[in-house]
Amino acid sequence: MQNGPDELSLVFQALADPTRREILSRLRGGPTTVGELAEPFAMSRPAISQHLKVLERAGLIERTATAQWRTCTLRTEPLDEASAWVERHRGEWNARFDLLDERLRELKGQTDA
Amino acid sequence: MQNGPDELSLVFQALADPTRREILSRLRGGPTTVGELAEPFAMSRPAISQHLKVLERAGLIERTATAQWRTCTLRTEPLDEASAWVERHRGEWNARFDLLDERLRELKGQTDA
DNA sequence: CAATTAATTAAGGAGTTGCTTACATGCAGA
DNA sequence: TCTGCATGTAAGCAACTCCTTAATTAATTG
Repeated sequence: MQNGPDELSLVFQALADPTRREILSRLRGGPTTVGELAEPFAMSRPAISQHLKVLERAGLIERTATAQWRTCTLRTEPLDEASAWVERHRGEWNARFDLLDERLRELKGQTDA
Repeated sequence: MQNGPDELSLVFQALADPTRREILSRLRGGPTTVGELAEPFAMSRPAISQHLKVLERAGLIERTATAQWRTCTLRTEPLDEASAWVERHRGEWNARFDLLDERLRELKGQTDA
């Protein structure tokens, strides 16, 4: 009965594995069954199941059962807090706008100069 | 001779601990010695030393020795990649690039539609 | 009902993490 | 040089991670 880690730690920990990141990336294409999800990995089904459990615990996916298939859906809300933390420590909301400026200047340059 | 985890995994893993996140937050106030850094934590010095090693391995801090003090400095570069990953999966990159496209189209004035 | 398919749970093992206490190192000043 | 302060390394331990294979649950179909 130990009280587990905080939410943010769970999210970062979930992201700290290439397989799990790849799973999340693949889920951007839309809800997917565990079988389809597991297909490209050189890893047993149970291993994937366990990765999904970690992602679920972090709130990054939702699993719904239809017949014998479990459909996994991406939930991005937990990433908001993670994003906020990282951006706060980068202190660079600006970088994005710098990029925008750069692209705009680039484009202008074609006509101006 | 095992090849360790990739950089991004190291960064997320480093962030997956509240003590380490707190250390990074404190370092935003400027370079700090290990002793000052350890002071607010209910944890032995070696424990802090080990957390610092994890942060250093992820490239998130730099340690320089001056006399008998080790000064820790925040390095935010590794957060760029982490940020990019998270933003890409929040779907916000898309929103921003949509905005960018819009602005570019506006500026060009001559593209299709 | 039995066989097949999809996925999870169970058990176990090698390696890692996060802490501890004890010891070592390295610099500074009396 | 001896003393003390700042820090790191070593060794040990409980808990957790990431994988495995074998057994289990649950729904579909013959």
